[in-house]
Amino acid sequence: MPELTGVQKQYILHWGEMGTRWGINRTVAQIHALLYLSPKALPAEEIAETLSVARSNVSTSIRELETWGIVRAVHVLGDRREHYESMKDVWEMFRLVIEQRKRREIDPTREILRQCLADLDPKEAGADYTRERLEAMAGFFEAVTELYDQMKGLPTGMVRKILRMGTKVKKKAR
Amino acid sequence: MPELTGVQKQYILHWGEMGTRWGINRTVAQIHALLYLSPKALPAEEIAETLSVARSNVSTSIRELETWGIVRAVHVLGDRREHYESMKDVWEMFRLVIEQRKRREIDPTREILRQCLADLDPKEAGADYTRERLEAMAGFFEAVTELYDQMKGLPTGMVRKILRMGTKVKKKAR
DNA sequence: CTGTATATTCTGTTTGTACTGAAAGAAACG
DNA sequence: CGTTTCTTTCAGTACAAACAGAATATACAG
Repeated sequence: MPELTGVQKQYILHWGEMGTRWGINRTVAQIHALLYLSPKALPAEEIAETLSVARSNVSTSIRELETWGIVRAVHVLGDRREHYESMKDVWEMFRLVIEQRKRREIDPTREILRQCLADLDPKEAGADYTRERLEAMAGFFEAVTELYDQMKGLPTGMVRKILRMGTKVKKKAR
Repeated sequence: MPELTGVQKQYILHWGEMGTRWGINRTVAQIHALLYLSPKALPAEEIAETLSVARSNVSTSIRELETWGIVRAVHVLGDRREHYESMKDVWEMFRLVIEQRKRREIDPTREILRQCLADLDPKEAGADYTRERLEAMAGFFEAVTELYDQMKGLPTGMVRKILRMGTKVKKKAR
């Protein structure tokens, strides 16, 4: 992947942009896009050149992608450098990302909500109302967690099957 | 909601933090948290004081929340100021946010992917591989869209029902 | 052991977003 | 119609995140 074609550029740029909107570093996202499109693993040096970013920046970003579990280092015979490749299974990739975001953000939020509910002083003015709101929010996050637990481990094709059942249920319901 | 209790502070701070991680402005998220907890609509002035941010900042942030459709202005008799209140239905709130993020981010991504696939020059080196990858990605986004379309409009309780069916399907499958 | 290639860490610098305060603009009131 | 009250817009500032490049560390070859 020495020089990028127009299409590749477009995809990489857009992916970087998407990243920023979801709180993911632009360069991290771009590198991922590049590796995703690349048929072979790439050394950091080449990534840096292709995307015109500093070698050090690539190093940091790759590490980030490795912690997400969607990029890994592979070794090429006769080359001392590490080569990096992206996971190619899109569903699995997003599953991993979602799993981690759940762990990093949803779970702590549930924890905070529980904490808040525990800390609520019933003598405080308006405590009832606050409790009501916090409980509604907590309920939502519990449901989302439940949903996640159900979904995880479902093979890809299964999701669609369930969706179709959903349609039926909906129709029956009205 | 003149002075905040400890619990309220904790919730608002955490919510602001969550916002930043999902690409939503901290102040915007904090204001939403405040309004969500508030039993009555609040004037901008009071929001600014409570959160210690500039009045103008509140103005901008409120507008943002209004475009999401989860906060609206209401009028209080004998008060010329606008008062703002948050939607209280958590499910509906998230539905609105997801709907808009889909429109702003998922839909354009689908469009770009289609564009890329259309622009792919089969004569270009490695075009086959690129196509393969882009199509996999496009397929994922189509599925997500389908999923969204199915979900939207489902009454809150229905989601759980479907989840339970999902469990059954899963069990049958193995 | 020494020299070279590669990777990582660290330190300023840059950049972009968020924010403030001032000024302009509306709306309500007397 | 002028004054007051409130809201929005705008221009500059502050701040945090991202980044480049240098310095350092690590691995390897001869």
